[in-house]
Amino acid sequence: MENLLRTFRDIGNLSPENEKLLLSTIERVEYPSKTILLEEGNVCNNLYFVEKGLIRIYLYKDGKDVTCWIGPENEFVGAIGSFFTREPSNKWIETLEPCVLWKFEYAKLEELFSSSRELEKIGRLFSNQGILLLDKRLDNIHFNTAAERYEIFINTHPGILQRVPLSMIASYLGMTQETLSRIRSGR
Amino acid sequence: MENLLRTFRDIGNLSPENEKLLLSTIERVEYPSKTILLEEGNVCNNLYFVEKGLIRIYLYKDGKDVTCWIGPENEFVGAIGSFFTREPSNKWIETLEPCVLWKFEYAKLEELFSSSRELEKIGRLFSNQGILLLDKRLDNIHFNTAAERYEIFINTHPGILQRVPLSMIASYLGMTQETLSRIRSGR
DNA sequence: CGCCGAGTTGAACTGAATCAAGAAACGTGG
DNA sequence: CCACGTTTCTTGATTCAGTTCAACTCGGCG
Repeated sequence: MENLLRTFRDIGNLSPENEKLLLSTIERVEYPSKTILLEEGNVCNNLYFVEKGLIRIYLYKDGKDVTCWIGPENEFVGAIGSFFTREPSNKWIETLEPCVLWKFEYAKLEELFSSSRELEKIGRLFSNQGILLLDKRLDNIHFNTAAERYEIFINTHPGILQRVPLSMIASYLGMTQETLSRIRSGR
Repeated sequence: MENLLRTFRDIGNLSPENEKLLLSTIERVEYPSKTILLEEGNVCNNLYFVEKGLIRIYLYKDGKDVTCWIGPENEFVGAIGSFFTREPSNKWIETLEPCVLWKFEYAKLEELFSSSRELEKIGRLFSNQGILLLDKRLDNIHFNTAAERYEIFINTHPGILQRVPLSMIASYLGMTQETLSRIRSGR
């Protein structure tokens, strides 16, 4: 929880009252490994902050499981496409490990941001952070080769390789499991 | 200008006073074709709304010109990575046609959003829209083949193919000019 | 006319996917 | 604590989508 608060404090000014307000709108939840948090076809109603564990977003493209996002400790995860549009998601979300999460419900989050000037601003800057994340990943996948993407991954997500099946990382990086295995072994 | 205002009105509530405030913070600028609006190494200080014309963002990867984004009429364009972090951009921005643009300066935009509760909210929802755009493009480039990406492009950007050199569209879609030429002719 | 940039087409090449076995690691029940 | 089946990872052979390199076409314009 300390890390969660720090994330917001780093973004903007968070007064003690607003901090309390924030904490009152979110819920601490625990799930065992391999729990489905969102099914395709449903609207994504929650954003999760990962306190402990690991979450994955994925979808089925031509019947194959493809990882869209991997969320380790201290990161926010959600099917943002559906979360913001309020339309059914084409993506699934699952836990890959036993998890402790902080759940941000859509309606409550909107209410939170609307409840004070300061929070509204934090919300805006929070979204800007999200834009930066996506922009970076977009550039990465647009311009870099499979080997470069792997290199960047192990640098930006140290330790995750050991915690997630290779196949999931491979599709996250836009390559097959075999290719990743070969890159990893130095061909 | 009407289209610009409509964009914001569609997002949230824009009172007449705030509308006036908004208009007073932006500047209408005109540039001839092939004008450089941002050079690599500089911080991107402006976001542009394209009233008329066409803007392109690009960078040099291994000495080659690669298009990152194409902004036609009624869209916002800027090197958001640099714009939000206030760090030097690795990207360039140029006009591809004579342009009429509305310039949103970083500091003024922040001031605008800070100047009222309503505008702060509009700013937040505006950023959320940006997230949606990036999320869509990320999925597109992550999961689809060259031919699929082309198909989606001509549907989402009708007419642009006729206005932009093929090489720029090709690199925007993550393929070579020759490949795009072949896809277009049906192999 | 003849040049020049933009687009097309062809042939050879290559990075990565696919298909197909194995090997290693893992977990569960006896 | 071992045995067995399942899942995960590696390795090899082949195929394929897309790149590279190079030549050629076309239309505009001095």
